[in-house]
Parts: sequence; structure tokens; C-alpha cells
Amino acid sequence: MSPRRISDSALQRLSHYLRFLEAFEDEGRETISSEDLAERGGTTSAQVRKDLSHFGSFGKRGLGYPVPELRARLAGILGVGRQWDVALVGAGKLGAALYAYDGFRRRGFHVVAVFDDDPRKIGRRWGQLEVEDVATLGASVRAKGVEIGIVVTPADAAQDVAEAMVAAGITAILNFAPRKLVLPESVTLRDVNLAIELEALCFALTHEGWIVGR
Amino acid sequence: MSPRRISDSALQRLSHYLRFLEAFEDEGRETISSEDLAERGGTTSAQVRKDLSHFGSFGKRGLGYPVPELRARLAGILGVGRQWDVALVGAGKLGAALYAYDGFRRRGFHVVAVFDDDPRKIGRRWGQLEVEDVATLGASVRAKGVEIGIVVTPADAAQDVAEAMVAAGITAILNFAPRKLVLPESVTLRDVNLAIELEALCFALTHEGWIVGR
DNA sequence: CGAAGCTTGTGAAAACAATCACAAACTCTG
DNA sequence: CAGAGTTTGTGATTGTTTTCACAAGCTTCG
Repeated sequence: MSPRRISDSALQRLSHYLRFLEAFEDEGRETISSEDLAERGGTTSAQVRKDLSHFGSFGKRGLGYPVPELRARLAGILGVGRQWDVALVGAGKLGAALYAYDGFRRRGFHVVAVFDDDPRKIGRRWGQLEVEDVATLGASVRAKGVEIGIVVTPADAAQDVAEAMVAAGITAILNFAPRKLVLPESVTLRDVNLAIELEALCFALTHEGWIVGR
Repeated sequence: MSPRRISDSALQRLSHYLRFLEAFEDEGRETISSEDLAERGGTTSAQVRKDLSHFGSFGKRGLGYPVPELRARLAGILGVGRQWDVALVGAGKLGAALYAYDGFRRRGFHVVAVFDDDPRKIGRRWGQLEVEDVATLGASVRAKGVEIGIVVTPADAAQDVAEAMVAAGITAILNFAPRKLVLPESVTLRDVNLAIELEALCFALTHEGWIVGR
């Protein structure tokens, strides 16, 4: 298909559109204009159309987009709808919260393995899972064919864990550890760094008058 | 001072630099070049210099940047070092994990109030705090002079909670609820949307060959 | 002290992303 | 079925961020 590149912000907007479309579909709405989607998403109609045009043309001029079709198409593009198996490393509080987080399950993300290196945690039951020794990550992840890894360890363990994931065939990692991971280009890595988010808030608080872009 | 605008990505990079500088200072290193900082941060030396130049010029040509000074200066810029009081709304698992998250405390973020609307949770002890009724948020937040709010509620409660925060004088909000909040321009808002992060991973997995920009 | 060697700070250029603006294509109405 | 009214898809434009490239300034060493 056409170009081979999409900006991160465009991708995030697509996720938002999908959520709005789901709501519209529940309301039984049949079609929707780029204008309406834009309003909900805090953007412009031209932006919506550009974003969608990366993947084809789904709308009818004069009418708008058919809600169910566009929702299905977007879901397909974003990989929502099928089930994704996830391995979680770090059986701490944050790991437990993510494990229990309903939003994940509802979106098709299934945690199929939990690892830790703390002997007191290894062997504990988490729902129908049992916390495994991180030393066995390679074998376990391979056996289960997991594709996505979530790193919720302290900073100093994160790099090793991520490398073990990559060695075990995982190619997409979501990292919550407050540290920059260095991984092969071929691995898709996203960071959720809570301290950085808060620091950005503080910056705004201490620099009134400054604009934090985008 | 000079311009009045900084891009979000530049701000995030500054947070990273700060972390690296702290590590370098612990190692007793006296000076560091933009090149070294760039290598650690996965960027380029020119980018580092541009980022820093927003706030003045801290380096010495031929030598690099003095590590302790630059660290102190960056910490000041990002508001690290002083204590920030935080109010947390949503006494669920994720809220509890954030409350206990050591990275926050270490960076000066102190949760001084926790709210929920569930009668079974209200009144419970969390460390030295007690979960308060979200109905009393306004008075409590005002009394404590809280500046930062964290929303960890389900999606449908988030907007109301955020508005209550704003009404109580909070001007910086970190939102974990999977929903777009509409707030006055004057409020600084940042979103952490876990589903969107995972969807971006899935996108990369299903669209091999595509590049997700920046 | 003068020359060689680094490294910064910053205009200028390039790459990238958002917005504009409009022809083309559809619907709806009478 | 023709004309009025919408709304898409997209080239052109504008704006923003990153990268380039180099003069200027500092250090070190003979």
C-alpha cells in the first residue's frame, strides 16, 4: 500500500477515532462526518481526513463515513479485535494493577505469563496464572508464542529483562521502567515514564507563559 | 527569557538528560559533552545543544558542560528538587500502585490526598492518609493548597473529577482515564493512555515495514 | 605564547507535520 | 433530472522541529 510511514501523533489520533466510532456505533449512528469526528477528538476535519487517507478512502462525498465499516477498518488497522498475548515482567504493585486493568482485557490484551526474580513472589497465584521465575522467561515465552512484552521492573533490571524478551522472540515492548532501553531497531519500543509526565506538569507550573508544543 | 515555547519532545529529552546527569554526577564525573549526552539519550549532539539553548548557555567550548551545574540548572528548570503536593482521585488498584510508586516520592511528588466515590473505600487508611469522599475534594484540595491532580478513575467519572479539580484551583492534571478531557486552556493536561500505547505496538506488529514516526 | 584540538552555540537548510482550500463526487429536494 | 447543498480526498501552503555546518571560544601542550 501507499506510503510507508505514519507519525506517532497520527497513530494516537487513530486510536481516539476508533474509540469515538465505537461510541457512535453503540448509539446506532450510521454515518459520521470528518467534522464530527474532529470535534470529539479536539482536532480539525482536514486532519481527520489526512489521517484516514493513509490507509485508503473510506468515506462517501456528501455523506461522510459509514460508522460500522470505518470502525471495523480502523480496528483492523490498529490490531484491535484479535487477541494479543502479553508477557508481564515485574510482579510488583504496578504490575498487579496492569494485570487487573480491565481496559487491557477489553481491548484484547491477555496477560499469559507473569515473571519476577523475587523468590517470595515466584510461585504465587495471580488469577489463573502463577508467577514464574524470570530466569525461565525465554523458554516460557517461546512456548506460549507471546508477541508483546511489558516491562514493569525497577530501572536497573529493565535492560536485561528487555534483552531476554527480545532473545525469546518478542518484538514489541511497552516499558514502564524509568530508563532508556537500548534495543535492536527491529523491536518496537514504547515508553511510559511517569516521572517524565509529572516533570512536564511541573515545568508548566513553574514556567507560566511558556507554551509546551503540540 | 528568550523564546516562550518548547516542543513536547524537547521537554521529554530534557527529563532524560537530567537523569543521565544524575548518574554521571554519582560517578563523580565533572564535565560532559553534548556528544556523550546524545549517545546516552539516543539523539544527536546538535539536538542536545539546541534543547539546552532554550534556557541559556551552560557549557564551555572545548570542554563541555559542568555536570553538577547543569544538573542543578536542569533540575530547577524541570521543577525537580522542591516538593510538589499531589491529589489522587481513584482509590483502585492503579491508584494504589501510583500512590506506592517510589519513583514519584524520590522525585519530590507527595500524594497528600486520596479521593474516591465508593463508600466502601472512603475512610480506609492509606499509609498516613485516609481515603476521602470525592464530594469533599474542593474543600480538601483548597485547604491543602494542592497544585497537581492525578485522575485514575474509570472513564465516565473522569471529566467530572477533572472539573472539580480545576474548580478547586488545581492547574496541572495527569489523566490516566481512557478518555479525552475537555478543560480550560489555562490548565495543563497530560494523558497516559495505556490502551493507546498498546494499540501502537499492535500497529507496528501488524504493519511490518511501516515506520512509526519519531 | 602560539598552534592544535575540542566543543559549544546558532544561523541556515532540510525534513516533517498540520492546515488550507478547492475540485470532484455524492445526496436530497422539488 | 437539474440545481442546491454536503462532504470527501488531496495538492499546495504554512508552520514546526530536526539536522547541518561552521565561526567563535576555551584548553592543552610544546
